[in-house]
Amino acid sequence: MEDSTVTLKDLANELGIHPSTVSRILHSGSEVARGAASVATAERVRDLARKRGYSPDPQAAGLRTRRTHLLGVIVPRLSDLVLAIMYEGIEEASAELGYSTFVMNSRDDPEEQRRKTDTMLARRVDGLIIGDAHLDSSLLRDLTARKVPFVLMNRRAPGYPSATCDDVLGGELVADHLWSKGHRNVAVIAGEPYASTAVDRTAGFVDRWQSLGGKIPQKAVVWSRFDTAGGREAAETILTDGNPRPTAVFAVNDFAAIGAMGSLRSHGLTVGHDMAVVGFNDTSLASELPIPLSSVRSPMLDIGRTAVQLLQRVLDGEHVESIRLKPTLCVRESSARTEPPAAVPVPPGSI
Amino acid sequence: MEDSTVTLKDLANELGIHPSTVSRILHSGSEVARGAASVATAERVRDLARKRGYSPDPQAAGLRTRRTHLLGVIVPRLSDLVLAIMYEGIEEASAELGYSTFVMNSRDDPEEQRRKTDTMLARRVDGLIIGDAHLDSSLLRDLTARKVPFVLMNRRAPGYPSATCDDVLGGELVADHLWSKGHRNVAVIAGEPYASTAVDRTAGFVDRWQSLGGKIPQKAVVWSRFDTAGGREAAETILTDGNPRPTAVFAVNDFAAIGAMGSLRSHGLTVGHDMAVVGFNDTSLASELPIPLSSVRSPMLDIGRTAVQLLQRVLDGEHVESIRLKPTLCVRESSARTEPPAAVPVPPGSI
DNA sequence: TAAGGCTACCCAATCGATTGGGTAGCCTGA
DNA sequence: TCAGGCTACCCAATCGATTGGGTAGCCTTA
Repeated sequence: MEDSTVTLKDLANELGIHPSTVSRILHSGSEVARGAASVATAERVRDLARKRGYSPDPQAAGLRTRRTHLLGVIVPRLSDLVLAIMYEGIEEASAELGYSTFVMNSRDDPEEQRRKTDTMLARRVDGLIIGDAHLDSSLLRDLTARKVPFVLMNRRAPGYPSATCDDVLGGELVADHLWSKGHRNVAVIAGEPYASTAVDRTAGFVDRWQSLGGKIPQKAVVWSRFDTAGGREAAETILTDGNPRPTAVFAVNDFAAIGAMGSLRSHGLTVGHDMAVVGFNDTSLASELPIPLSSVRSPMLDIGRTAVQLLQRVLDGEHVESIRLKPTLCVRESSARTEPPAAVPVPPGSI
Repeated sequence: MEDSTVTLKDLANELGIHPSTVSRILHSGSEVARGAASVATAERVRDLARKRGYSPDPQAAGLRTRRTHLLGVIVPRLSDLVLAIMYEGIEEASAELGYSTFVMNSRDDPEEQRRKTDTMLARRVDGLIIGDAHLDSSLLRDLTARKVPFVLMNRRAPGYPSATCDDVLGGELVADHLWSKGHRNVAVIAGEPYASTAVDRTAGFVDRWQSLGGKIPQKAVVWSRFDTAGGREAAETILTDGNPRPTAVFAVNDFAAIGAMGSLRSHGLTVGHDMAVVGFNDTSLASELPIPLSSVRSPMLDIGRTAVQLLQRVLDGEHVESIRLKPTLCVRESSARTEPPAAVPVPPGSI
C-alpha cells in the first residue's frame, strides 16, 4: 500500500525492537517456538508488517543467503504452443513454491542455448529447467561440470533427470490405433532427429508396428521441422516417393500434422478418407480444425509442473529419477474411418 | 569458466588494488578517462576479469543502486500465439538493453492481474510491460498512484503510453477489402469488450463500413472470447440470427476466425465461397490452413520491441507518447472471391 | 619554491536481510 | 540462596558492489 520502501529496520524502529528479531519472527513460518520472540511481540510485528505492506527485498535476502529463488527456463520457442503450455505449468508450480521464473527462447540454436544459459547464470538463478535439450549437445555435460542444478523438460537426454511425456508409449498408441483401423502402409513425419520427442515417438511407433507384423521402409520415415511448413514439405516427400501411397501418416507434432493436411488437400486428397492423419500433443487446435485431427494427448501442463517439483528436489540435494507422464490417444475424424481390407491397393479417387 | 564465485574483491586482491578501483574500471564503459585508473591498470583488470570469468552479482549491485535491470511482463496468456510472439520481441530488445524479463499469465482475470503485478513488484522489477490491460479496470490508476513505471503493450488504454497495432486502421482495411469484393451484408466477431484490440478493430471496421455507405445492424456485431471456441459460438449466433445470412464475417482474431470456419463447415458452408472470412494478426497458421485465411498482419514482434524501448524511456524519466504500428492486409482464399452483385440474395447451396 | 592542479588510487559507509553468538532477567529446585 | 536453565531479546558481522570523499605524490607554472 505504501511506498514499498519499508524495510525490516523501519518496522523494528517503530516497535522499538531489533531488526534481527523482526526478521526471525517474519520468516520462521509460524514456528514462533524457535525462541525468537514472545507470542505477543510476534503478533505486533506481523500486524505492523501487514499494515505497512512490508515485503522483503529479495536482492538483500539473496545476497546474504546465496539463494535467489529464481529459476531459469529455456525453451526452443514460446510461440510453440506446446512449450507455452508447459510454461504455464511451470509458472503455477513455481509460484506455489515461492520461485519466480525467467523464460528465454533458444530457437534450438546451440549457440543461443549457451548464451541464454550464461545470461541466466549471470542472474544467479538457483537452477535451470531446460526444455530444448539436444541429444547431440555437450551443453548438459558442461553444466554438470559447472555444478549447475538443472532438470530437463519436454525432451529427455540419457543420464539426466527429466520430466517428459512417455513419448515411446505415445508412438505405440498410434501404431495400435492405425493397425486396428486396418492400415498396413503407413508413413511417419518424424520431426527433428536431435529431439528426443521426435526420436522416441517415431521409435515407439515403428517398433510397435513391426511387432504387430507391419513393415515400414526406410523411406517412409521422413525427418522434418516441427512447424506447419516442415509438415507440408514432409508430406510432399511422402506423396512423391511413396508407391503405393500410404493410407495413413503419423506426424509427431500437431503443427506438422496440420501442414501435412494442407499438403494432402492440395493434392486433392481428403483427410480422414483418402488418408488418415494422426498428430501429437492434442493442442487446442486439433479438435477445432475443419477436419478434426486425431492426436496423442500429452499432459503438457503437468509436465511443466513436474519439472518444477523435480528441480526443487534437486535443489534440496536429493537424487531424482526421471518422470514420464502417460499420454492418451484422442481419435477424431482425421483417422476414424476403417480402411477397407483391400489386398489390392485402392486406386486413387475411386471412393 | 570457474566457480562463478569470483568477486570484485577477489580480483582486487589478486592485483593488489582496491575493489572500488576495480569496480570503477569495470563499469565505466570504456571511459577510463573518468580518472578512475591508468590505462595500464585498466587493461590488467579487464584481462583478469575475463580470465577469471568474473560476472558481477546483480543482487549486490541492485541492492546498492536500487536498480535491478529486471522488467515484468504480464500477458493474458502466453499460449496465445500473438502474445508469445510479442514476448519474443520483448526478450530480444530487453537483452540488447541489458534487462532480463519475467513473464506471467493473468488469464485476463482482474484478481490475477493484481496478484501478478504485486509479485513482480515484490521482485523489485524496474518497470512493467502490461499486455492485458482492461478498459474498465482501476489497476492502471493504482499503479500510477504508486508511481510504478509501466507501459502498455498489445492493448491500449486512454491516458497511458502504449505500443500497439493501429487496430482502427486494421478494421478499416478489412472494411475496404470486403466492400470492394462486393459484400454488402457482413457480420463481426468482435472479441472481448474490455480489450481495446477488440473494440478498436470493430470500431474501425464498422465506422469505415458506414462511411462507405454500408449498414451493420446491432445484431451483426457479436462479442465473444478470443479463442476458437469463442469464434465457433459467435458464428453459430450469426448463422442463427442473421437473415438474410451475411456473406462475410470479420473476426478480430485469427483463432476466433478458425473457430468460425469450423462452425461454417458444420453448417455445410464452404469458406471463401459461401461466406468470406477475415481474421486478424496473421498468425503463422493463417496461411497454412486447409483454406488459407485472409488476415490483417500486425507487426507483433515489433510491438514487443517497441514496448521495451518505450519503457526504457519512461525509466529514463522521459515523457513518452503511445506508438501505433501499421498493419497490412493479407488476402487469401478465404475472402478472395468477388461476391456476385446480386440484388436478390443468393439462395444457399445454389452455387 | 610554493601554490595549485592532476593522476591514480584508497577508504569506508551503504543498500536490506540474515544469522551465529551473546546476555539480562526471571524462575525453579536443591 | 545459589547454580542452572529458560525466555526473549540484542549485537555485529556478513553477503558483493557502488560511490562520495579523501590523499599521496608528481608536475606545472608563476
